[in-house]
Amino acid sequence: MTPATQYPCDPEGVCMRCKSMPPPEESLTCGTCVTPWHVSCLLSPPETLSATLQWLCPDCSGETNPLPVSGVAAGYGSVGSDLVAAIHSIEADETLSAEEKAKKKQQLLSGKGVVDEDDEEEKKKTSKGKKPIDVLSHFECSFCMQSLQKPVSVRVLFALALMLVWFLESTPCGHNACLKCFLKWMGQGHRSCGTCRSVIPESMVTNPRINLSIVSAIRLARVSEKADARTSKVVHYVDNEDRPDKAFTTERAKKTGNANASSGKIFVTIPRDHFGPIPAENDPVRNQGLLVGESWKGRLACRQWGAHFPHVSGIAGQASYGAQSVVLAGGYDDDEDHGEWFLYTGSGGRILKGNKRTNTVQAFDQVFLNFNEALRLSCKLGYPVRVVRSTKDKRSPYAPQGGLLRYDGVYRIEKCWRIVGIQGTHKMCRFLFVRCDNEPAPWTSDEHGDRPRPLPNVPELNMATDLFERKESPSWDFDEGEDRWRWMKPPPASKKAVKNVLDPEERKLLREAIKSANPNTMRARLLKEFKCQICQKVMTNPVTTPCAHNFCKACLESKFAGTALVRERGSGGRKLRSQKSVMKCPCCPTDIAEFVQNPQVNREVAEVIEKLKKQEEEENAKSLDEGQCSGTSHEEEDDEQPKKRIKLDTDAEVSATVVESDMK
DNA sequence: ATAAAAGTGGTT
DNA sequence: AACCACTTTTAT
Repeated sequence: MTPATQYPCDPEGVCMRCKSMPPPEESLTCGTCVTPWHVSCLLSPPETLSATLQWLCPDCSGETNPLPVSGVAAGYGSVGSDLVAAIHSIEADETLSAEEKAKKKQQLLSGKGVVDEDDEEEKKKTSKGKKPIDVLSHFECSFCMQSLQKPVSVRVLFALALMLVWFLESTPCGHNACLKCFLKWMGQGHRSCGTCRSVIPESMVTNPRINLSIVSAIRLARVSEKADARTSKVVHYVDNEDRPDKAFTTERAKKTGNANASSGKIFVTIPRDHFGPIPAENDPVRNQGLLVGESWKGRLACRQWGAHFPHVSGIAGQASYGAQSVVLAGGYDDDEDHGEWFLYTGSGGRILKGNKRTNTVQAFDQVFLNFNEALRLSCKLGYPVRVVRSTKDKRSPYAPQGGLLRYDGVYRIEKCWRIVGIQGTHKMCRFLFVRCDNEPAPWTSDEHGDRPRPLPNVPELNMATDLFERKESPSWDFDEGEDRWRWMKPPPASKKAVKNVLDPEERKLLREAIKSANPNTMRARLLKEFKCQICQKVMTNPVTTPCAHNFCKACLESKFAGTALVRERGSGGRKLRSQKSVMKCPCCPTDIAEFVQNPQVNREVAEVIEKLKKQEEEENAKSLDEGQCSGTSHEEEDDEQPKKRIKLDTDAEVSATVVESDMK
């Protein structure tokens, strides 16, 4: 079918075509994707020296692209999350023993039940008698063909015709690439997927983000290969969206956008000026400490779990003491994020008088005072600085997606200096952060944390003024013997009291709430699996469309109320042929007009919901026995309610939902 | 006491 | 997407 007999070298450096390990002089590395190839196995090896220097591999040059354009199918883009979901369901199955779970995971990961389309490549490999398909081969970079490093899922444009109007939408084309390979490809001016040639939208070019589902899947797969007990950590990392982080946001706060002003109690028992990781003993609610990869919906929750205390400022610190944490939220254009290291910009230099919080114009030079001096001090003493990344950072591929803030571990500030910023008018304080955490970063599939790494090359240092580098030995450093980062000098003694923390009763309530929000509980399954996609509540009289989407019967009917199946098309007295109305499924482009005429309740789904609700009621009754539930009597009048009233959203929502859907 | 701070939800 | 009103926490 195609003359596709060219293969690169595998990760071990063995040519996948001739199966030999080419000597260095016969190995040629692609200028785009840095994959090594065996020269004598190439169909058209470069002929001149300059051609050799700028050589692009067959995949990157696109000369002999063996893969047909496969149209737009939901491909690998969704594999990551599907696979993770499948792994979780195995984990959650209590009827299985540990070994059975491991076995099931192995089966799953060996390629069965994981998309079959797009697998020309796989077929070729197997037919050639190459290694059996394992999960990692599903996660190869489409440029370098090696295990994905910092995977990005390529999105491409496709045209969608709805009601005679064409929409340009973007969708994963099913091809994943290492961030590095993708950026190189883009840097060469390409604007199409290297594999399927579909056009890549500008948003993908300017803002590629690492696909954390794939990272999780790779990590889970590795864990599962070892069949050891590290899964819980990884699972936490995947599912932390389900925690009731907003538990302490008051109704009043939510109403008027005052959330930042209503920051509640702190869940961890560390002082505000605590440096470095937060250990389990300071986390009486969960007893696990602050974990790398945890994420929150807002600065409030981020503050409550101790990652970063100020809820507006990007820097936490004191000029005479040091800086404890920073947030990367793209507030300053000069920031430059490379994941394991980044260049951070100081604060200040802007006129923010009155309420001009949105002013981004630099009006004067930044100086090493206040927060900037705090950062410089942390640099001087080599303190660990907690780093939080926000979705708001639109330029960083490492930023989390979905309006979140994520704790990424501790970094050290190795150097700081000043240089005129991007706006070209005033000097900015600059800080070189390098990661030094014992846990792997959220975007790597590594199992281990950081090892000391050489400082990156920072070109702008040539033009820098006021350069400051640490002279003394760092307080937080890598212990070769213990193979981990630790305090080499005692951490600075806190100057502040631990305050505004939960009392024991509140802790208990929160612990309960977290337990309830655990994705394996009935409650969470109710919420997740049986939510009506229109009213977002657990379904009442569930109906399932031909396109397999679920809604409350009433919600669906009211959506199309007043739309007749057949429309008369008439002008004046003349009658034209009547036309069928198109009724688009609220979740997909499928026309469900016929279905809507007489939707039948899905009895099976309804029964499952009934069962789950009953179980949940029993659970609730039990927990009511154990401890007095806080008055979750909603309906507070919005004028004079106590400012810091505690409200457990999750509980309130769930019980309200159940009551409603209980009605016939 | 004062002003800065990489926020938040709602509205143009 | 830009603006706005509403606010708290923090450092000094």
